Amino acid sequence: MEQEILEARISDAYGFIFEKPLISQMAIQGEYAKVPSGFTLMEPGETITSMPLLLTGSIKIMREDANGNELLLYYLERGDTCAMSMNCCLGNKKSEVIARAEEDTEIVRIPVNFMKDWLCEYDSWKTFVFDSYNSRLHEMLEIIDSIAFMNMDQRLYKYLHDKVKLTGSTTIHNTHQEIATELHTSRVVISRLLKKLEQKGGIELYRNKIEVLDF
DNA sequence: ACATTAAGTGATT
DNA sequence: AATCACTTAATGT
Repeated sequence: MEQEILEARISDAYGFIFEKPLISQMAIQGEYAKVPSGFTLMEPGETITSMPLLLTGSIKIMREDANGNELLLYYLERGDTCAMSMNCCLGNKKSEVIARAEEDTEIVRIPVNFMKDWLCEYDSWKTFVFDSYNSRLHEMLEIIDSIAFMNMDQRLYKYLHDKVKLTGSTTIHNTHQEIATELHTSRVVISRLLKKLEQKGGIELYRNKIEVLDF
């Protein structure tokens, strides 16, 4: 992709956060990549050499247990970056999570050495990195809370809520089984909780589809 | 019409 | 909340 175009694209998503010179640097040093829906960007054990800045689309960050079961941690959207990859970059550590594109996604990869240099050079970058850390840490704590106290109904509610916000649509195209997998529970439990929500009038249930009414 | 897959339900742990 | 066993409903061939 042309450098000027890339710079404009980065500016669209990050113009409010970063100063011009930094965005120019990003366009020069960063590597544009198009990631198709369902593509796995990163798996546990892989060494990370760059951190992604999301331009469009969304990426799921998940934890995996010994049996290959997945647990959704959080989503990355336009304007986000992955706190895990920052962590790995700075400490030269390996990934402990899975990152998979939820839809067709565009990213800019920033190589490790630049991300370090910019911490000293650009105040906005430092703020961005620390803010990202902070908000992800918060999200992780929420996950811990909900798992520790087994509040499956609250977790499901949050899941639906997040999904509506993420997609900008009140129609969720997922099977109960898919939701169950992401929340690391059984399909039966999800079906029952969804049914309860439907009876309360918050949602309508169809095959492969959930219509969210009351939010 | 038949097979497959998604969703609903009661009972049990 | 999880699991099992079974039913019902929707969809594809």
